[in-house]
Amino acid sequence: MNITTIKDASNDENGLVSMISVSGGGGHGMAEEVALKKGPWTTAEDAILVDYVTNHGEGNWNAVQRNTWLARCGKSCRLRWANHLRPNLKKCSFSHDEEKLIVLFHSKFGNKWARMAALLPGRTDNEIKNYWNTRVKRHHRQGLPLYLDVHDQPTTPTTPSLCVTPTGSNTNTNTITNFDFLHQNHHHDQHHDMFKSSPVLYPAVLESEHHHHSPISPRAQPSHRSPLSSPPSYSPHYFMDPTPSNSNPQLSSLSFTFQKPTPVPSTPLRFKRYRSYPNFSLYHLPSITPYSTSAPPDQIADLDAFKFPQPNNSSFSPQYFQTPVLDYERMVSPSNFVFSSKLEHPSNQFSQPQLQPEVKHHDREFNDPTFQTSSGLLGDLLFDAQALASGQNSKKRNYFSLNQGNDVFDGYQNFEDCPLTSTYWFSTSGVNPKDEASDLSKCMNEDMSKFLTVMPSTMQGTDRNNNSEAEVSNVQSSSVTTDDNFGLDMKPIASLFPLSNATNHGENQGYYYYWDNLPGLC
DNA sequence: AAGCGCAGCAACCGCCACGCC
DNA sequence: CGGCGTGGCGGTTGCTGCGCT
Repeated sequence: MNITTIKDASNDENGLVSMISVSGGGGHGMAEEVALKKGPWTTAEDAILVDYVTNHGEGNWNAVQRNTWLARCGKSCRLRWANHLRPNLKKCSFSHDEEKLIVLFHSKFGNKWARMAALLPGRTDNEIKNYWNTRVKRHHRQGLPLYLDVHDQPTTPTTPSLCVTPTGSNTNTNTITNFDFLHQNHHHDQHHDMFKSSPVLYPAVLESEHHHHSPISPRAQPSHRSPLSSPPSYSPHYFMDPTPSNSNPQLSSLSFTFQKPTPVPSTPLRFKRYRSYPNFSLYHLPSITPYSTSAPPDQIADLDAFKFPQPNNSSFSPQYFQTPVLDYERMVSPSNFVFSSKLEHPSNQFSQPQLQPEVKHHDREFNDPTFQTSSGLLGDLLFDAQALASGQNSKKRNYFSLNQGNDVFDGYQNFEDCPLTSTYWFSTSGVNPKDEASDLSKCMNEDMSKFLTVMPSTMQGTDRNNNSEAEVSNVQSSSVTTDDNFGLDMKPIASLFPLSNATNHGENQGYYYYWDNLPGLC
């Protein structure tokens, strides 16, 4: 059937009517004129669509037009249903927490609105997209970085860290995470990301090496309609700004508790285009990256686009990399250090979440690397990784000490000193711990494993001294991402989940770390 | 009061993945 | 295996309301 728009004309309502020629598949030249309405939906149309979907279920959207008098194309029906009529849609503005999550997700997924929507119950990809686009415009106009605040000076933490603190409080609430976006300092990353994540360019920001704070003009102040408009606490500008917030516990961390969405059989989450993320759910945070020693060669054959230069004298060794097994086409090869060339366009802008407990930040400054790259996102990754490899880094880096109760977990290098509660595991020994943890790995979900796909290059660091190796060990590492820019720093993550001596299989023999006993997992 | 800019939102469009034949 | 229909996704556009000048 061929549908050809013949004309558009204003109809007697708000929308337009597209007169289309619908040619039958028989090719007999029979053509019936069907006027498909465009523009805003009326309540009557909504009622028809709701009734139809109620009786027939979702899908087969073109049948709606055929079986009702609704003069809307299938796409329009689907969109209307998905964005406005389906059950469990939230109609309210984004909450502060949701906004933060969107920022986080965008830093990880890029413009994958549907995936974000899948993680934000009751939200649609369209509204997330709209929110983000508005944010982009606003930040562009104000000269603010998308992920970082212009206040974010080198004295602020650079350490990406994930705090996943299950805090489920009742049986109907699963948990999740404490994401803290405040502690980011990937300036050049942010620039890359801004260019990658949006067609809009940001010359003003790029030109600003110092990220001067751009006062928001009265006119630029969000209107009352904006969910971002209630300064200061409700402004992304504010919450992304760690400088003042450090004195404000409410802004220095954030705990999210999510209502587990009620399954809607008729509206399954679909990941048609992202089948490698079929089960990603925050409710599963954190889960773990299983170990794999290798991937089928044919699966990694096309990953040669970005090979990592490996310094010979570095403690940085491929053996410290382990590979998530679940998605071979999105991996860091442990054998040849190959990064997938299928990076999605945004973001090495790691707006890293952080742990809920109080986190103190300290600066560490490192030397300048010589490694340069022009590849933007990947360049950042390589840049960071190279810096790690060489023990150098031009950026100011930070580490943190974590106060959790009476315990203080200081830095990243003392895993074995931390009291163990449970687990992340990996190996630097070549011994495949996968089998040992097969049960555990069953609980892992793929996406979170991506979150935890990292460069544990410094985890050899049992050295607490200030020699060069220790220095490397203290570098927070770069977040190396695979395809989906899921890359978190292992050390901060691991630091946040103290480990056991029992899991230390000895220096140079690898460590197996475990997170377990975390409520709400698996 | 009018014009303008902005934010928010809804909807459309093109591309493309997928399943079926 | 290729064509076709369907539906999902991301990019984009247009409309509306509000606040400011």
